[in-house]
Amino acid sequence: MARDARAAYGAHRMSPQRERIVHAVESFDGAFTAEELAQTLSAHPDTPGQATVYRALTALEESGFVARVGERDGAVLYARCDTDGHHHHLVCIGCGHVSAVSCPVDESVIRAAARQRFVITHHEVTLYGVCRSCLAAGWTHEAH
Amino acid sequence: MARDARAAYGAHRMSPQRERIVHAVESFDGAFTAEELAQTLSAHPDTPGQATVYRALTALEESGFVARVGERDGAVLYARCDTDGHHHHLVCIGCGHVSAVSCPVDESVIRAAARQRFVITHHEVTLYGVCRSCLAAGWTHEAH
DNA sequence: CCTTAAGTGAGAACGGTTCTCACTTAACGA
DNA sequence: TCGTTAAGTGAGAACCGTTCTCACTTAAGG
Ligand SMILES: [Mn+2]
Ligand SMILES: [Mn+2]
Ligand SMILES: [Zn+2]
Ligand SMILES: [Zn+2]
Repeated sequence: MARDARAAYGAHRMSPQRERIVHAVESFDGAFTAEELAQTLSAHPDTPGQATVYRALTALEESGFVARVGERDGAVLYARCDTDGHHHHLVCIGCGHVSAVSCPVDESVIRAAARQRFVITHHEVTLYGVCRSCLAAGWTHEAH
Repeated sequence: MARDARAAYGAHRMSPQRERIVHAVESFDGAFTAEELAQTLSAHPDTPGQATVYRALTALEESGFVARVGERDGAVLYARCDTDGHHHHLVCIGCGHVSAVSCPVDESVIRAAARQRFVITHHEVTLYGVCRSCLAAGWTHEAH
């Protein structure tokens, strides 16, 4: 029961299942769905149940250990988030590789909103593109 | 069969159902779900079927007549989009009122991505806040 | 008109996610 | 080291927004 996995769940309890889930999350290079995470976990005995995987993802998102970075085929895409401070994500539409980017929502945007009598509470920003290795592999937008 | 509704569907055919759907969309001040749209339509006889409403929304989104502006209770939130050119949306979390905002993703963000060997293809930006009338009505984030 | 590809809709199916509930257990204090 | 208890687990069912099926209707171009 590694102590480092403990922190990933914030105030939540630790369990052997959650320990394995954290490690499985760390085994991904980039974005993954709940189903893919469960699939990875099923390679070992004592596979955590489906409900446990979903509950763990919710807890991991609350603590900031993972973040939602889009969706694929109707399923939420998650990714490990190890960058501190407010930022957003750049997701490769070829392989799912995720990179952190600084927030583009600056004072001028806030002021533009204020001009429309809005007080901004939060925002969502996600950038999509093609990473270096996918470009090198000849990835094309048309071939999905 | 108004000619103006025709354009909202791009290359798609017009039908009495789609005509009514366009008008129902225009009756909303801000964001709405497919269900709410269908609910509005059901006030009159010859209510378009559920499948027709979903298909119309897909067509209206393709043509740019509406845009997705978030989700509520697992359902996609749409809003009329009458602004030309590339822009994003500012949604009131109190009443759903939607306002257009200019895109904050500028050259510096593109360059930051390029520094990480990424070529950006597209992006999603949505701002959330509280509009003037909701502020005046004492809307608080805590009370949802 | 004629032809035909597109649209319609009642109902079934789909599928990601959440819920139920009996059972187990991590965490904490005595 | 225990006892207590709120939290976690998981098989299976339920949920529910959305999509599909398929027989029928119709908009639109020639
Ligand atoms: Mn991150
Ligand atoms: Mn718009
Ligand atoms: Zn890639
Ligand atoms: Zn408002």
